[in-house]
Amino acid sequence: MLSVAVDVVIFTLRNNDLQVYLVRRYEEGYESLWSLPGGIIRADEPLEDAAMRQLREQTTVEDIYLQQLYTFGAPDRDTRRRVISVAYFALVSPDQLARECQDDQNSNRAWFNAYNLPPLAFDHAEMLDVALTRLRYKIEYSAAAFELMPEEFTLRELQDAYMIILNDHTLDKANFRKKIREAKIVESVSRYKRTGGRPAKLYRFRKDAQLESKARRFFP
Amino acid sequence: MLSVAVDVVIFTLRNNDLQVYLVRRYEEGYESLWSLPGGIIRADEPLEDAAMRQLREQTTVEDIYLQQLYTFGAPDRDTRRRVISVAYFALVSPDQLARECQDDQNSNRAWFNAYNLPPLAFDHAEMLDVALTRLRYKIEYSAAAFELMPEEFTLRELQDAYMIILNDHTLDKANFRKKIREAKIVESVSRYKRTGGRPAKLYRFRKDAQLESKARRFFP
DNA sequence: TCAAAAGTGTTCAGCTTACACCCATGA
DNA sequence: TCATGGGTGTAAGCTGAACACTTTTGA
Repeated sequence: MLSVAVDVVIFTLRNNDLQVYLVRRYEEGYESLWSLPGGIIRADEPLEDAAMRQLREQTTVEDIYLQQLYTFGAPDRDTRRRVISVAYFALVSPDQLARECQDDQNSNRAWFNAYNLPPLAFDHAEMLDVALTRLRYKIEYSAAAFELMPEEFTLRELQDAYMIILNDHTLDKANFRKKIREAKIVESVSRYKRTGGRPAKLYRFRKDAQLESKARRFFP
Repeated sequence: MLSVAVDVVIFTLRNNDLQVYLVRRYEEGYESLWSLPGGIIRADEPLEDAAMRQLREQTTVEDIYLQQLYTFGAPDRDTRRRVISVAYFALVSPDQLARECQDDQNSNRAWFNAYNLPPLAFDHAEMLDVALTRLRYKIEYSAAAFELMPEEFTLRELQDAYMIILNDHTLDKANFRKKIREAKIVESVSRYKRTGGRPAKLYRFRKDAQLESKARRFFP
């Protein structure tokens, strides 16, 4: 019979690296492959709740930025039986996973560099592709990037986050800062972070900030 | 038991009007309400095929711009049993529905003004909302609007299409034309259309045109 | 006092916006 | 010849890219 599942692409930023959380599921046919955390939805469970449950059960993080991504329904995407999967994508800040979710590298769950993934089960490679495209897109016209930042951060760290996600390390410092300033999206906490040189001002995301900006249009 | 359906939001532009195709389904509990064309997917049918089948069966149009929109899965969205619905949205040009799909106003299928809809069954009003937002979004950074235009059109007609869809009738003629010219997205056929005044040049969409443009970004 | 990183100002090219103007047609 | 709608040019102001510069710290 047909069933409906959710799969969750969980991104985080750690060690100057865009990372994705993967689990190893021991099931017939897909034995040694990594896959996205996910599972069959319950009879009376809303889709988003099911995705949130996967997050809680598999990573112990809670209250996370979570959004529906796309629904994958090819009849043969799971060779055993038909499973329609609604993919979600989630953004987790390093703060949020501080205690749990350490790098159990030899266990059945681990964080992987999003640009250097192992072979994945089912159509999960495609899901990741869609998720990465969407993530890049979102940080350009919304404040989604802040979901991946710690509570307090320097502007350099924020710029690094953008460059890592966009995979483009050529952003101009001065122009980046000007944009951030004009968007009125962060506010300074009056503290500093030590670096190799002059200490950097710490900022935090403004709770009352305008979250989305209408992108300049193709046509007028 | 749980089942999976597709529902299709079909847009067209006719009579200076953005229109949506609706059908009346006689089923218990939802008797006199209009709803989006849709239905349960077949056991081995890909989602997009199911959506395309709805298009063919209910409207007799074929080979249409069709895209997945969003998946709706609230447990009570259909009070009779659980149905997860994958919504698609489709764009049809007036050319494509010339013969069939006339305005059978008193029948069980008809075109409605997208800005003035009757009460809809299930969560179809929400689907339409999402679809309209997406449509507006898409025509701003892609050439999706051309899917709603006839084979040949004047620049004024194209501008009207944009203004109707965006619900913003203040676009500047000169600037709109400049943008279209610079995007190299249309080419002139050497014919004219009669109007109230000076005849208007007819254009058609360039098959080799760049279909998407990277929108100017929020952050650099 | 020097390297390293934070942080700022200025210029120039290109784009957007607004608006004025000319052109071709039919009545 | 005038109303109607098609079609174009241009000045003013804003935005983004590039780059040079100053500031503050630790070694």
